[in-house]
Amino acid sequence: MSRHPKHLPAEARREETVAAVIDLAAEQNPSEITTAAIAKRMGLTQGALFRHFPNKDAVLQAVMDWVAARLLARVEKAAAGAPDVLTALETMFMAHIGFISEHPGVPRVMFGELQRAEETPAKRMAMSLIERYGKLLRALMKRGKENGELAADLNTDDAAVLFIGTVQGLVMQSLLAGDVTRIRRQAPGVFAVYRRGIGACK
Amino acid sequence: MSRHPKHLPAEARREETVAAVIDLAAEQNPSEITTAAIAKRMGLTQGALFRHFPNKDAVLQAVMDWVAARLLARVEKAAAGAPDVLTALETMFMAHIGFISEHPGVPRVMFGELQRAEETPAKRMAMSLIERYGKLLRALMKRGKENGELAADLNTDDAAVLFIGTVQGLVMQSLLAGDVTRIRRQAPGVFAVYRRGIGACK
DNA sequence: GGCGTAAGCTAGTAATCGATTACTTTCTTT
DNA sequence: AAAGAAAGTAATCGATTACTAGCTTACGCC
Repeated sequence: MSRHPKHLPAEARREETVAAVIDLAAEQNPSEITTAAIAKRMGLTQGALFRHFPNKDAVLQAVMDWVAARLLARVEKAAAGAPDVLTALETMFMAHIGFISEHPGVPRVMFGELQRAEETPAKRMAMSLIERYGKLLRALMKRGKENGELAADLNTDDAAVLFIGTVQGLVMQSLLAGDVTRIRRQAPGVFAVYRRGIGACK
Repeated sequence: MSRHPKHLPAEARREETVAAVIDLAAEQNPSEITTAAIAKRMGLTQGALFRHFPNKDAVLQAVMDWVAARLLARVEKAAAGAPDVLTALETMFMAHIGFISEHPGVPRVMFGELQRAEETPAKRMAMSLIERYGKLLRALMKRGKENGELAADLNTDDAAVLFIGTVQGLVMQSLLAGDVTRIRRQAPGVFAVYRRGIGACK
């Protein structure tokens, strides 16, 4: 077994491909990522990519699959280990922010996919991810209202939209500044404002 | 003077072009809008477009110019006519939402421009628009803090980021639902949550 | 009414994209 | 060790892109 095998098994290449796409998305418009660019980053020729994927959209599907599994696992785990709803939301938020600052290409791929006109499988996966995310948030907030942690008159639909918007606002800010580390630094402050928005007024 | 002149003056065509791009952006990924598609919507051939613009980026520049002028004028006017800071922020917000629901392609063009890797003039215009927008917000909020309308410990930078994120969250929600009218309906509720987040606790 | 120019059309260009083909190399398996 | 499958390369395909050249039409002006 050589230490640098020139032929890797399919599964390893698929993960490598996902990493390459997310990597590239951090630097350029996701919809302008070419199969040639992906292959180049992997040290392959463009044609070799199609040994592992039937077409380009299948690549994006694999990316969305990876993102959905990782992000949801991380966020759900963060929420599960919290003693109350408010800290659950906060650790969820920070887990999300942590994920994004580790993989700055992720929110861009997601948004790029949602902007698509055609209903590709990859787009549907992006939609279902956010839908599940929202469902998790609304369930959590419903509990918070019931035990008095959150404002009794809070609309959980609106609060969930704003939660996701809070993340989006930070992402947009980092796009403006061209500085990814800024997200992490500014996240606690921005969440504090959000937190007061949903919390019970004492 | 015929009622349907086949040759229009340059200035009229430029405005028509901007409208066509924003129109198309409401239906498809802005970065995938081709010069052929723009021309087709205007009832022209693709080549004719280049009688009015030296290249494609100049078209996008014209779009950004139009957006910046219209949006800022509307938002600033809304803020100016308000009796206090909190209602100024609210009318600003609703003016912004109104603008977006009239022109759903606008936030998509904006975000698409920000995602660009190359520092095109159009991207710089998008960046300066948001920067001016943020400056307006921070100045307004500083006043609000001073006269006790807003929480004394509020960080205006964070609050401004969240304001823009609030809009973004609504836009993303409309992308998910594929329903533009939803933005307008959900906007007041989402802003109410934001408002409590920045307001003084009574 | 004719003349110049602005604005349009047709028909191209080179470049780039995703995808395919024909062939070669490498790994696994018996 | 031979064979076959898996994974790679190089070259090329057709389609699409932004942009241009050459010619024609329509409009404003005197």
